[in-house]
Amino acid sequence: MMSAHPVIDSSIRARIQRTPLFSAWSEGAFAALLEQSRIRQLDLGEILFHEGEEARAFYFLLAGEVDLITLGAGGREKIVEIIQVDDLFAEAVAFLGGRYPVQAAAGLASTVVEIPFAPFMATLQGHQELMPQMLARLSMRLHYLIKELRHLSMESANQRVASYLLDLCPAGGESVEICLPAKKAAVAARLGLTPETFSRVLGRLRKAGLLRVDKRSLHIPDPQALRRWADSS
Amino acid sequence: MMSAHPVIDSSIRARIQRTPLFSAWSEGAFAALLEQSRIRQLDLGEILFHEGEEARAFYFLLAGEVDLITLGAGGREKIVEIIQVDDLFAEAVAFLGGRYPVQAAAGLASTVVEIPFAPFMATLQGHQELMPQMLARLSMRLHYLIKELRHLSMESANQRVASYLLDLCPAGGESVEICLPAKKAAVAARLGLTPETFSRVLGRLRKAGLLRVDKRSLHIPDPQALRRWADSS
DNA sequence: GCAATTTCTTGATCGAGATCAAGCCGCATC
DNA sequence: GATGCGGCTTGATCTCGATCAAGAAATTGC
Repeated sequence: MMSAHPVIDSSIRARIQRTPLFSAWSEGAFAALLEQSRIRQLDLGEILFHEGEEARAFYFLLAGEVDLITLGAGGREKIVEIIQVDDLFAEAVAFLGGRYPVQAAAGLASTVVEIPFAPFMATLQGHQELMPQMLARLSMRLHYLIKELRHLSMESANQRVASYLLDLCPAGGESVEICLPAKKAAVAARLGLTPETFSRVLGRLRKAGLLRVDKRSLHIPDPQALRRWADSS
Repeated sequence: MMSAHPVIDSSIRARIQRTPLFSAWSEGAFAALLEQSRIRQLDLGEILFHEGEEARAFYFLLAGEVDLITLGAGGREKIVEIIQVDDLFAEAVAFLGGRYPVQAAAGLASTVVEIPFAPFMATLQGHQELMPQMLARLSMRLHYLIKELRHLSMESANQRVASYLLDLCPAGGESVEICLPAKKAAVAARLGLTPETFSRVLGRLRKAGLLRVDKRSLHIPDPQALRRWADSS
């Protein structure tokens, strides 16, 4: 990658502005903010920010994959969320006392847009009509975490895997084809499981005829049946 | 309890206004909001609102204890938070799509002030300078949940109990006397443990000389030592 | 193409915490 | 003081998922 100054071109601009957080921003304010932003390339495994580090910016994922991770005693780590392309992340940190509450590491070679908090917050203060969007964003994260808490504390490995797969399914009817968003070990960590257990659950589902696995793509012949199986696990 | 119309008197007003959420409110707006609020008595075990129910109001706990609970398959339940006297709760629900994400049940006979969302939100929209307080509140909840997630997914029963007890300790030095905020079974549920396991951990701590237990009051001769014990569990 | 590394699967064992089952203590009511 | 009940403790067993240990399959490098 030798483009010395990767540029935020209009197609990237459009992708960022499509996020709910920015959809209500005026052209001028948005352009001024991106003026102060820059593109960063991340190698596989590279750490974008550490837990507890002073937070100066939030990010938009252009390509690749970023994992948000909390660290426990003895190197233990739990993936809180696997960020996908075209997602904003860490924007809620603006109001969280200036420190990142989790670590962000690239799960693949990745590209992000780094958007500094200072001008973002300044614009927000000058345009309080933009705050409801921010509140909505924080609320979504709250919802997500409450759901996670429920899954972690009250569901078995079988149920967690099944719920996760069902969440990946498009809403509609039957015979869905889905694709895991990351390598299986990362998905396992996201679910609070070891790779071994994750593999075994997938095996169980395969033997029960509820799932066909090929590499990272999964075929679910009957999501309803999967739901029932989860409920009775 | 035969006071037919329990009244929100000035001492109660003062208690509510001391919360960060309302400290910046004008006298007039605040008085108008309380005009539309009312006091409710709850029996032990009474459910204030259900998970998924349409959210019309949030609450301030005057007396007693309220537990926020998520329900899992098969009657399993996890206490997300034990609300204490003088706490606001469910206020974040205002931005959460109109449904309560958890259930609230009285852990003791309790008294709450029920504050309806409609006038609250109307005032907020008319006075956007009050929104930063709301953002700060949501951020605190986010922080809390991220911490909970870490505890649940990466710590042993020993560590969870120890962290919890240390959180209850006043900041300072040594030989602390603390009091459990609820009956032990509720604390256990809050920690994602069975009462039996909680009791056993307390027993372990007692035998290790790190804790003296008397009913609900606990004496911790050396918090530092407790911290060390947790880290090496 | 073949070796080397990484990813995934499968099997055997282990352990923390849940569950099941008594028993104990404090406290109320009569 | 007996009786009953709720809250807590203690003990025995069971279960799920982690851990340890190989091996198979896919990817990468030369």
